[in-house]
Parts: sequence; C-alpha cells; structure tokens
Amino acid sequence: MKRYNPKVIEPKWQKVWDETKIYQATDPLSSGKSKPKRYVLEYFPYPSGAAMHVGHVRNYTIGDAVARYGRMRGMNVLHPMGWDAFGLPAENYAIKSAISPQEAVARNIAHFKEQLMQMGFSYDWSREINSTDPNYYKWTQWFFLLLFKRSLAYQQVSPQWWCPFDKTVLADEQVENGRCWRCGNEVERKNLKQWFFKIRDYADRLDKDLDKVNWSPAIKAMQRNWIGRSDGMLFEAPVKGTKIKLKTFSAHFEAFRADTFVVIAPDHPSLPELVKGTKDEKKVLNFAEEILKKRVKQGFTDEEHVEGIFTGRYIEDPVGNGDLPIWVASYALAHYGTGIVKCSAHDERDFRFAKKYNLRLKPVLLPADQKEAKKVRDQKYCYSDMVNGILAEPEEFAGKRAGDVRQKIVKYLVEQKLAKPQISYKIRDWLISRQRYWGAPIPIIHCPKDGAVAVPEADLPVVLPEMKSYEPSGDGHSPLARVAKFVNTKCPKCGGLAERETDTMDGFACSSWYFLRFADPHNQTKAFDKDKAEFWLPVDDYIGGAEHAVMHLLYARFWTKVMFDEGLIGFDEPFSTLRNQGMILAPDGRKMSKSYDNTIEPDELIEQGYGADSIRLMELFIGPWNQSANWSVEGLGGTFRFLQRVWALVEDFLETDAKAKAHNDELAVQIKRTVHRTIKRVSQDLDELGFNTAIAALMECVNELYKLKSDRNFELAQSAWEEGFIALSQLLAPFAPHIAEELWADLGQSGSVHVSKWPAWDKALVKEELITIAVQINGKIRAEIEVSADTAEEAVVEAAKNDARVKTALAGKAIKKTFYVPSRLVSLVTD
RNA sequence: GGGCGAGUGGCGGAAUUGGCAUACGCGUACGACUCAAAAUCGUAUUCCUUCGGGAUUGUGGGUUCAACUCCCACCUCGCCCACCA
Repeated sequence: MKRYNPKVIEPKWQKVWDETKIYQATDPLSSGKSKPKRYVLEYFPYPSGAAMHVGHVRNYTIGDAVARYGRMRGMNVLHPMGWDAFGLPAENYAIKSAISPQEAVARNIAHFKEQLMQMGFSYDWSREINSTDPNYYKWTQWFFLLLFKRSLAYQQVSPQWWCPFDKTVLADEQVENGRCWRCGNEVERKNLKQWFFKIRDYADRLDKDLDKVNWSPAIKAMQRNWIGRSDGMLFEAPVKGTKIKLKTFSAHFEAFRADTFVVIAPDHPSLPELVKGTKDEKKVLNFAEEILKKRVKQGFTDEEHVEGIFTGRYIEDPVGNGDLPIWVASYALAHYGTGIVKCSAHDERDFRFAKKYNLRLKPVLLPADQKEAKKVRDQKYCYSDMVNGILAEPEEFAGKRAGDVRQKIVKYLVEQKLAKPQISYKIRDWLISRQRYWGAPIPIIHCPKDGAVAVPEADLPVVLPEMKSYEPSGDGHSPLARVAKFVNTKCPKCGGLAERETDTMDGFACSSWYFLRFADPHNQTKAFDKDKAEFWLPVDDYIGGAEHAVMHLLYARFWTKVMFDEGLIGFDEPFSTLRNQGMILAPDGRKMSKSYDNTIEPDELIEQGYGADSIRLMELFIGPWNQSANWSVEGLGGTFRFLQRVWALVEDFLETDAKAKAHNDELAVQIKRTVHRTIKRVSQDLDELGFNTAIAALMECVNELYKLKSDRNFELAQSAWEEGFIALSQLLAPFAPHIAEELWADLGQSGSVHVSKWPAWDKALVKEELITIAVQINGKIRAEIEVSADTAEEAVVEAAKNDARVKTALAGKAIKKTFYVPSRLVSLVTD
C-alpha cells in the first residue's frame, strides 16, 4: 500500500496549484461572471527577519479555511498576500546583519514566502504587493498629498516622544508605559517639528461608525476607549485683574456648584501669559518645568505624589462660586479638554490635591444616607457618584438625584448662558513623520518663499535613494538629510531653489490602504480602479490578532473615510467583519519569542515528517479559533494519526478488488448515513467558524467508517464507499488541502478538489430512524428508552411509563405533570 | 481605578443556546501483532462506592419539572486601557 508521506505529496500539489493558478480571483468586470464575491484577508506580514512560527501560522490557516470553504461554496474569493516591508523592524534587522534594507527585505520576503508556500495556503499570488516597491509607495505618497490637499496633514513644533535607541519620534500609541514599543527603551521628550495627520477631525465618525461594523465587542471597546469620546460642558471665566478668559471642560458638571479652585497643566501654552506680572512669575514657571521633568521620568504611576503651586491668579466664576484660585497641578494634562479644569470635592484627584495644599472644599453632591452625607460634608472622603448622589445646589435641583437631572442641568446651563455643550476626545493627532531611512519619503518640498509645497503628481514617486550608510543620526533629522542630490531641488511653484522634506512616513501609512490595492494591484495610473475597489471591498473577513486594535485598524478606517469624502470610493468602513484569532502560546504557556527561545517553526515540524496538513489541522483543532491555546507537540501527533487513518482507509479500499461479490444494502445505507451526517455537521460548523468541532466530526466519521469496514467488507458496498470517500476528501479540503487533493485524484476524480462543488447532505439520510429518549423522574434520569423517530408524543410518554425501571422508580406514586421534549426526553413529576 | 473575557476530568476542549455533562483529541493502563521494540489495531479511562447507588461544570444562594447554560452575591485567572477632568 502507498504510504502516507506528506513530504512527497505536499510539494507535488503545491507545484500543481501554482502552475494551474486555481486560486486566482476573477475580476467580474472583465469576465462578466456574477458569482457572489468574498474578500478574505489576513494582515499582511512585515518580514523582519524573525521567521514565521506556529503562532503566525494559525492566522493564515483560519483565513485559508474560510477562503477555501467559500470557493467550494461557489464564491468568487479574493485571498491575497503581500508584504508590509517598510519600517523599523526591517531596518533594524538590516543594520544588525550589516546589509542594506533592500537586500534584507528581499531575503526575508523570500524566506517568509517559502514558509507560506510550504503550508499550502491558497493565495492569489498574481496580486502580490510589496509596500517598499516604488510602484506601491508612489500611491502611499499620493495619499499623503491627498491628506495635505484636504488640510488633514500639517507640520507643528511640539514636544514629542523620542526613542534614543531607535533615534526617531514615536506616536503616542507606540509608547507603552514610557517605553518604546519596538525596543523597550525608555523614551524621552524632545521638541521637534513634525508632520501630523488630523485624525481628531474624524474622531466623531470613527467612534460612531463602529456601530456599522461586525467586530468583536473587545476590539470595539478598545477603539472607543482610545478615541475616548466624552460629552460634557464648556465653561468660561475671566481671570481677575487681566483680560484673559479661561475655558474649562467638565464631563461631570452636575456638581458645578462644588467648584472651589482651578488647575492648569504645567505645560499649558497659556501659562506664561497667565502668570505674567505676578509676584512669583519666575518661581511658578520654574516649578512647572520641574514637574514636567519628573512626569516624563516617573510617569503618573505614583498617585499620592501630586504636586502644585499657586499661580497668584483667580478666576471670577460666573456660575456663582465666587473667586477661585488658579493652581498649576502635576496631574493636569495640557492636551485633554482645554488643559484647565475647575475642581471640586467630587473628583478624587482634586480632593487629594486640595487636602495636600489645604484648599477650600465645598461638597454639594451627597449620599442619600444621612450619616454618610454628614461624612461627605465633613470632607472625610471623596464622594463622586454622579448617578446616585443627591444635589444640594443650585436651588433648582436641590434634593434631586444627579443622574436624573443631568440633561436638565445641561438645559439650565445653556439657557442661563453659563456654559455650552462640548464633546472632548482623548485621541490625539497621528504623528506621521519618522527620522529614519527605511520608509516612504514624505513628498513635500520646502521653499523659502512658498513654504511647504506638494510634489506634483507627475513627479511621483519620490524615490528613496540608495544609501551605503543609512544608520539614524540622532540629530533629529533622517539620514536622507545627508544626501545632497536628494535634498536639493527646485520649488514646483516658483522654480526657485528649495529642499526636500527628509522625514519618511510611519510604516502604518503603507498599511492604511493596502487592502484597496489588492483589488487592483497592477494599476499604473491610479492607486486603484473605483469599480474594482467597490466590487471587492469592504473586506468580508479580516483575520488577525488583537495587537492591531488601536493602531492599524484605526488608521485604516481613517484613511478609508478620507477616500470616501474625496469620492474615491463609495463606502466608508474598510472591514465589515473583523475576526481576532486567539494567540498560540509556547508549550510553556508564554508568548513565543526569540528571547525565550521557545518558538516552534512549521519548517522543523514539516522536516520531522508531520506535514503541513497535520499542522494546519492542529492549529484549528487545538481549540476555538478565537481563544488562545498552548501549542502541543503531542496533539500534533494526534492530527497526524488521524490523517494517516484516513489515508490508510481510502488506499486500502482502492486496492480492493473492484468486482463486487455481493451487495449489502444495509451496509451501504449505514455508510451513507455516516457520511451525510458528517457533511451536515461539517457544513454547519464551518458556517460559524467552528473549525475544532468540524474536525472532531470528521474524526468521528472516520472512526465509524473503520468500524463498518472491519465488520463487513469493501466489496459489499463498493459504490457507497466510493461516494463516501469522495465526499470525505471534499470535507477535508479546507483543512488539509494536500491529502484531500491526493485522495481526490486517487479516487479518479478530475480537476482539483478545491474548485469542486461542496457536497450537499441528503435530508432523508441524515434523519435518525431509532432515537433514544431519556426518562426523568423528578429531575433525575432513571431510564432510557428506544423508539422509532416518528413515534407520536402520547406513544413515547406511554412507552416511558411502561418501562420497568421507570415503574420501579415511580413506586406507585401518581404522576402530577409530564413534559416532553421531542426526540430528547420525557420528564415525569410526581407529588 | 475603568473596560473586556474566561473558570467543565490528569491535559486541550465539547454540549443542538434551558433538555441524557464530559463528544473529539492528548496522556495513561491493559490486550492483539512482534524474538523484541517502534508503528499500527482493539478495549478501558470524571470522581467516590459496601456495586444498590451517590457526587460532580470556581464558591454560595435563587428561578425551573429540568441549570455548564438564566438571575443575585462572592472568589480566582487572563488581556486591554489608565492622573483623560
């Protein structure tokens, strides 16, 4: 008998699939075909030098199963793959390996692609893209200019997070606990002129439109939290003895009559003006500087350690709180709200601050409980329940529950012209420029006369020049600043001498539109054709880990909305369904990483003889696709054994003499029943991505077929066996494509199993003839009875009552109530 | 501190959404084959048991004829965010 040897059959079929191009998506515009489309996408990888391990493989295996199933269900499937190759990881790898990034990327892509190929994923390689290809980044630059044109890209000098190791600025999202997300080094604060995208202008839509998409609640919550919408009121008050008016934002304005002091952020741009002319002007400004330095070093972790200083100024509060002193406070943030806050006894931080500096407090929000209320009035603790608290002031709302009158207070404040409604967001504009070599150059020319001028579209792409030494300088400029030929140019507007922008774009710019390029990857004149984009997009299944929740996914949504506003596309959400797969951890329960030396690569496993099919099966069988799991080498042995059993069964059949000696109808029906029940289970499971249970169903099916085989013989039901095996190879196809294809061919089927029509189940065959009914007496199972499936309720209940064990258990007691769950159980209740 | 999720055998997990808890796989034990081992095939495998049964889905309570599933309280673990007014 032919031995099951993945090392032979897997490369063989990979080659055939590549040559016959069966996984290419059809652009309906040219073919006129009208199959329903399905766009299945996995995050395109950045080939950084770290090889693909079994954790990554799960991502692609899930996508591939979805794509293959869709194809067999008659859909026109787009399942593309490409490379997100600009950015720090690739450049750092190149520096370490002492080669050029171009060379490093080519090398890493080749390795990664080989790894994907040997797993047998059904990608349409004719659409392969690479973000570092000038044909691609030409359009990344084009989109930068689109944002520039729409006044969504701007330059500003501001203090930025700076990574001293990577020698570049980082976006807020890329700073984790004061450390660089890439190298883990502590970040510093530096004043730099940087490019930003105005993602804040889209905060409202980015928040609201989450309602439109089918994403996991967890990811939606993370995005909502990051955007941080907060509905509140904006107050304004004059500063005594000056012409300055200060604005303050409050989301918990219900207790506005409790405000007793004001705090301003130490880095607030208005602080110097505010303290100008006061006695302690210098002292206050120096103190603010000190606070800032400490804050960068220590972060905000130390809750007890609040600090502040009186500015010497007061506001005249128009809402009836009198004159309130203005303090600089370490906990006030310049970039949130207005950077200035009116403070009260009902905010924990304010409360703590007031206690430390002996500031006046006046609680007006009290607990319903009288004893507790007294404690609050005596300022024993901070009470901040804005829902259940009872207001004491103002008179109009005295005695009312804060949560009940919130909207009325809004109305009151507006009518009295004391404040106006205001929405605040936590999200800050997207810092896009990087002082690194390996990125798409920002297509801007700085002219002494005309300022920042867009590179004309005809001059795109601005090609990244090759450099021998491309290491970051650390002086705040990218290495491109050292290439005179690149820098020196002419102004497109006035023709005078000018200099090119030398910063490159954040790698997330490239990935903010790549899903659109896959719809039309070779277009030389446009980023993509509108009709093609609108046919394929939005992405139907976007599959990837949760690590992209607040960066890539937010940026991609932002760009899509800009394109929508520009009329480039007719949809404003790029990913209709997002599926977050669970992470595969190492057998030791930790994340797989080079530093732990616990990564498991598919290459090794394939080399050991398990084969891609067993690995793929294990990735899905290990647990629900969206839950994390520890990789298990023993488990892999299990899926390999399963495939071997399938193989042995089918090959054994094929070697049996085809001339039937006799025919056994009963056996044939049993085989068909087994197979058709499995078709039903696998189909229904796959419709809901129940990969693990679908595979369990296939295993059960094979176990049952083994039993049928050992009892009787292949000769006795030749055609039933054959039909069954053909269906089985189809059911295996989305999970284990190589063995499925081999068996399909061995069974004499023409073409590829992967473009065959998914089998349908026969309702009559799936229906059970005899069913087992459990009999409960007072909630306990006391017996089981067998009845034919079409027995009427009365007859089933009667049969249950007549069962010997039931009679014993009843012991003559009268039955008070009877419940019948069709084809499941009878429940009898006695007194 | 805020948000999200999860707790089921020795282990990964299943349970048609309120209807026979522990499917499927791993591991383990025994048997068959073998001179032997591996591989393979088969049988058993939640726990306790005086073999009649009894207990069991993190803990305690509730609803119900019936609860892993619904409600209330609590415990534990994981992930994300966090001086955001």
